[in-house]
Amino acid sequence: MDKKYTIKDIAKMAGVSKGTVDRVLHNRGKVSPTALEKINEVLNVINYEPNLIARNLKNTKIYRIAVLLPDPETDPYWLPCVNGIRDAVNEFKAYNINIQTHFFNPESTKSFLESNTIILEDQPDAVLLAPLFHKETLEIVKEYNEANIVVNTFNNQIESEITKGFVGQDLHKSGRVAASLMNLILTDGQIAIIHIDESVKNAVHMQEKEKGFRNYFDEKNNNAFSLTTLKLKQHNVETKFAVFLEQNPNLKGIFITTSKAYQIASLLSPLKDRKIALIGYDLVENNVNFLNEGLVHFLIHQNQKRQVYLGISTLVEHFLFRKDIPETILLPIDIINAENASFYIA
Amino acid sequence: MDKKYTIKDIAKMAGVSKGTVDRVLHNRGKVSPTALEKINEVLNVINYEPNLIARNLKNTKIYRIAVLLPDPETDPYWLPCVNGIRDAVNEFKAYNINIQTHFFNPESTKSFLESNTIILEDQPDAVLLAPLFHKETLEIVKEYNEANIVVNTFNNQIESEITKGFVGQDLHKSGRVAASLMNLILTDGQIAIIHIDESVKNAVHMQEKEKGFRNYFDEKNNNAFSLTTLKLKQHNVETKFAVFLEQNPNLKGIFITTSKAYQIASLLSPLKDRKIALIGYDLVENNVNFLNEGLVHFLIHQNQKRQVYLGISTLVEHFLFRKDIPETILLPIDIINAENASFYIA
DNA sequence: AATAAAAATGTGCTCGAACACATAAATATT
DNA sequence: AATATTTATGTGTTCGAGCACATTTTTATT
Repeated sequence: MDKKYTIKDIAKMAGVSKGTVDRVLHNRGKVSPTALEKINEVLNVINYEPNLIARNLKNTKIYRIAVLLPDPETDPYWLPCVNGIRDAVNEFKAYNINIQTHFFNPESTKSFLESNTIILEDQPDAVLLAPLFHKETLEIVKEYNEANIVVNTFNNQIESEITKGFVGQDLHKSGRVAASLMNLILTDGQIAIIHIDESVKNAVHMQEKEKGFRNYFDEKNNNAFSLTTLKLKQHNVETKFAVFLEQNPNLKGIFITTSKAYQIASLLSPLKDRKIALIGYDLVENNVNFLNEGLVHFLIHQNQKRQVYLGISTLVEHFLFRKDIPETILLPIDIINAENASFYIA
Repeated sequence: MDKKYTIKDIAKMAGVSKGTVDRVLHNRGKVSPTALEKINEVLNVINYEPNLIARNLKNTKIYRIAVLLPDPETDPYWLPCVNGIRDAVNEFKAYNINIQTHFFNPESTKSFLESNTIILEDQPDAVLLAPLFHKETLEIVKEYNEANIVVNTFNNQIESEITKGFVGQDLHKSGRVAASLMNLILTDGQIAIIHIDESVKNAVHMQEKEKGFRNYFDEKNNNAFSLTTLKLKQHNVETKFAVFLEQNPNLKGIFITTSKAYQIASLLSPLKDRKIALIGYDLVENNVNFLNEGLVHFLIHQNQKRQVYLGISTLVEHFLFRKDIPETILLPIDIINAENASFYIA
């Protein structure tokens, strides 16, 4: 029923040589109308699917994929990505796939641009990047397109038709998820939305989460809650947050839009008298520790590891199996507490 | 650095023919100690990894895998598995893999045994099964082993050394996860653990969940809660549960250990005055509807789809790439509420 | 009609592993 | 020493797609 036909089979059935079948399948070279029709007739009857194994055996071309992401040494958020890359390398090492990892400094647009220049010079077949900087990304993606280098992105969604593929999360909805959990823990009181970040680079990221978070409470139309936004930088968290805490004695919950929940948790740790619900992002080690201690109630898992893995594997399948690169792959918004955390840690 | 060596390369380096290298690699045929040493010397220096593409090209053997699971028509819990099988079929259709699906009636051990007999007669290379019935499974696995058919299991863990592989969830921990969520919603009162099932087939399954659930509260040592267990069958849910509700006016939460939370939810739906927290299992349509209505607070996702997919793919990789079948693969315990459910529905 | 040019079609080799088979070298047997 | 037998080693073919090149057929040109 679903017998596998080969080019030779088709040739025999159509009464021509495999060379002619090959020309029809790839519409190269010239074929007489008579032969074309005969072959098409056969192709209409059977369901020919080329043997990808054979194709890739002959194919001596080595596809080179560059992955560009922030240095995990600077921000451990990116650490799981390295494992995702490792997995992809392992999975595809049987094929002619070469994967090269590049790191940039997430606090420097210059570093981002420099890394991209290096990649451009290296002329890979494709690049998967975490486009932290919006304007710069548009520039370099244009260059990649001109150099015929396929671009795929992850983690940060760029609103532009210039990029084709994206793997990541729906940030707005993840904010809503956080809100729904907060709404479950608390019945009333003040909730702070805290952005902790060095630069404006994550601005869009954090804003989307905040919007989603607020949107949930707006819909509920529950005026038992009041929401406040607080923007902090890593170096001033301690001082500024202490002041904020003092000035807001009714504070009951905190939603931290970056992976820095542990910074807040460590400040709340000594204040045993204040019971504040904490919800943050990402299973970085410090966060998980506070999760287990009970100071952080929930973490939302962004699954960076899988983001990178999927980003790479769609590229590989594009080259190897000629599949299209999906426009957007949205990963589930995983809810993590102390009880199920261990299963998500890579 | 990580150049790919072929058998021919090794032969040249060792000064022998590729035939001899082949004999050493597969330790077949006879090889002189001199040749063996020369080849081993080369193999110690380089890192030879056979080209799996080439290997599988020549390999004309078609590996046949049978998948046996309960009929989704009888219990929609199993519906996502069909999609998992579809995904696997698609992914591996390039290779010589043939996957056959078989359904049995989950309420009949006879049906289970009959299906297995059919599969045994069909002589596939491997079988992936949902071993609902413990005793019967041990019997038929023995027969599979004798017939040299590789066995992998999913969903229900069989405590026996007779089976090698299992893909599923840690049920005890999933009970704990449910408890931790319940503990978040409620501060005190009575909690019911309800088992809804036709037969004893799921007994172990449900018990493990209950144990985990109770274990969490035991550890907390919080005597604000009291836990009760209630066993129901699908046809008597309505009558028995109504009685139970009346007799337990202080009931604040219900943990349903099967995918039948919707049955309880539909009975609670008209009782607007009683606010009861509901936590259940599985994203079957009815459950999700009540989740969205707010009657079910959380569902724990057992990800049957991925269970089957992984169960198949480990078998495929076993045949194609000679990888070992992992003894146990435990999938994450996904916490689902109304906000993130859509991302998990296949 | 003969030759040149263009178009159509067929043939043969490659990729790397695997294995059957052929040949060669090393022992054993008379 | 000559032949038989065992053991070791090498050669050649296969899998299916893809593409270069050779060959044949058709059409154009003198």
